[in-house]
Amino acid sequence: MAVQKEITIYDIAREAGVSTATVSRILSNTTGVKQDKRNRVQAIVDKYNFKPSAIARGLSETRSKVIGMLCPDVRNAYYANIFMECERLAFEKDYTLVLNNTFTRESLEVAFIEKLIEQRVESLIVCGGLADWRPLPPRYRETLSRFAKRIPVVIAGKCDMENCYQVCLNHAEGMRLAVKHLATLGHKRIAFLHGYSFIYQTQDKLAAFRLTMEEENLPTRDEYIVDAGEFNEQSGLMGMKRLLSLTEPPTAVIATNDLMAAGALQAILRLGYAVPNDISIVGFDDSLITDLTEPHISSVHYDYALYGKMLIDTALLAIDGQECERFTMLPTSLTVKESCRKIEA
Amino acid sequence: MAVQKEITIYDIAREAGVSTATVSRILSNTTGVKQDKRNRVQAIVDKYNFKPSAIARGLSETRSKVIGMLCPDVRNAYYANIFMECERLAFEKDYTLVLNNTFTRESLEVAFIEKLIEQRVESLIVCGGLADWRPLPPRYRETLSRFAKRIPVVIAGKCDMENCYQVCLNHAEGMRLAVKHLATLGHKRIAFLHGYSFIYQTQDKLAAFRLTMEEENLPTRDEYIVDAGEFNEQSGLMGMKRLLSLTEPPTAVIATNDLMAAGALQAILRLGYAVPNDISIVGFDDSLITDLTEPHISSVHYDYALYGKMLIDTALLAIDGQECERFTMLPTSLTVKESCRKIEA
DNA sequence: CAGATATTTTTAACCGGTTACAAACCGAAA
DNA sequence: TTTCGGTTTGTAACCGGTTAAAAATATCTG
Repeated sequence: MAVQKEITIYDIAREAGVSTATVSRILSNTTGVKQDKRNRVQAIVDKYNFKPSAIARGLSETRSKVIGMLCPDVRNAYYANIFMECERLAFEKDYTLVLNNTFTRESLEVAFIEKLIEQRVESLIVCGGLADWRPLPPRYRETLSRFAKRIPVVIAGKCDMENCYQVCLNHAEGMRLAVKHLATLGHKRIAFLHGYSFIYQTQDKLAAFRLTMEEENLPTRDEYIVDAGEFNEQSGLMGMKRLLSLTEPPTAVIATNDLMAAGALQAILRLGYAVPNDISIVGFDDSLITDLTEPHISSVHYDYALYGKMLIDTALLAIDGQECERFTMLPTSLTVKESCRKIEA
Repeated sequence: MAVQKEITIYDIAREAGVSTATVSRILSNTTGVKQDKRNRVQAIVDKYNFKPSAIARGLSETRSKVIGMLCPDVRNAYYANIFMECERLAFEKDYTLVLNNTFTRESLEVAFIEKLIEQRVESLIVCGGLADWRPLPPRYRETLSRFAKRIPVVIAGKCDMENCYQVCLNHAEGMRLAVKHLATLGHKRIAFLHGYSFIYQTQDKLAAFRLTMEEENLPTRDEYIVDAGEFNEQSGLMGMKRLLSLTEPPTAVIATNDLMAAGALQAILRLGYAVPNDISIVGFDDSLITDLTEPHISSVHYDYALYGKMLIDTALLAIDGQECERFTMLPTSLTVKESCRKIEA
């Protein structure tokens, strides 16, 4: 059954004694309609609370006014932030944003893309997932590339696909800020607790870590660079335990995201050490959770509002066929909280 | 410009030398098409990677295959959980779920509903926001009610609108489990740190708190019931400070959600007390954050997978015009972690 | 093999809007 | 009054699918 019979523009036109063209013009606020007709029609529209079908409009204009978005899992605060900003901005521009959770499963990513093609989305924003992998899985690359030839694909990240737009955060800068912050506080034994190394952020952060350590004349010890695997607090906890079991543990740890930082914090506390007194911690993402732990965790901060704006602006410009930046790098900053302490020489 | 000219079913039909009806039948897997034609057409479909327009299909079938969803803010893990489950299930049933963040602003809630009407969504799932308020804001009530007459509206919560479907969690049961758990551990001075009292969950939880305390022969002290306002960790922190400043502070605190529980935990630690040694804590939601704090927080648990399934099942049944439960109450349980301790008499 | 029946295919209307183009209208100038 | 240009309105085609009904074709009977 679904829906009771909806009222259409024909019904409105008949009752107002005008043509559908006139009603259509009034609804879409085109000029060149006499005021009296406009009033008469509007009254009937209001009376029935008529809302024109976006589907019919979409068909006749051959455009959906929909933007698709893929992310691995919106329960992750990072993606929730991006989606929230984009959804808000899209709505302001009269677009609808459709979000799909891919769980980084190739079959799902591909299936969603195919469904979005059917929906005739006007652009696709891809956040994380397989697009972050290096190298890109071939079938995924092929699907995305084929899609990018038809409509603008905006990657929230870095990814070697020449026909996509890219907006990414300056993770290297964030890492640089984190290392310098700790170096300034007198830390020399600094560790980096990272996630999967086949993710581009990991590679960028790691390179920046090594580089900045060198700039600061600090030794980069191999045992201080820990691949903890997944990006969750369990990994952070395990990785930190490994670091604490070293004969000479680090005095400061940079974790690749806040979840791992929180896990590291737990490991430290459980083994009887204190933060920041014994060990300092810096995270990445500056998400809500940095304020839930005791102490609060200093973290590399992103301007999500700006991130969302760049993603949506890029998508809309590209949809419009206008020239726009193919690669944008957004600045990061460091939010200093309570998890780092100056240490004596 | 937008999109390059898309291929249509006419193009396929012409190239295959058949009518569009035949192509349509093949695409929608209807029986009654000869195998040879089926192969021939399928080959051409594959060759061009043709995907039929969901918009055109939607118009001709007068159904959108879209379900709308409203929530205050998907950055809140509770809503992210629900959305994730629903999105997954909707996709399995070949529906698209469109999520809008309303920030509990009346103007936005109404604007989104109107937009969803234009999109001809087949059902609307409302999570929290104004729908949780008691009493319902009149204009909101009116908008929602009008909408509910056209298409099924499913409220994730409790709400006195006779023409809506409702799926809600048994918060009273959760509260009961929390109080009994603490009572069994020997606690007599139990506090309840809650959020806005014009929200139905608050009222349900409060009533259950009083009732269970009475059943356990424990006194409910007015100063142990704290209205902390918003549902965030700041409120939890402030509310807990107030409790700790009493001449006889409670030995256990139940917080209305995990964020507030985490805030309360911070307040306790900052004032030099220990959890669970001095004070026990129970939260609600059993979200990720209960595992990020030290100690992990015991919390009332919801089965989000079941919650999502009930919401989507209800929506789909109602869309189908089938008889289905107008009011479903889902069980809750208590996940015991590390934040509660037995106290000596 | 004719005639009846079952299966496959095509034709054409329909879904509900938009918009190019034609027609009607209106006031001003000739 | 006629003519002209500009404004307002209507007609009808179109967007890209689905599907009822008609037509064509295949299969079965006696």
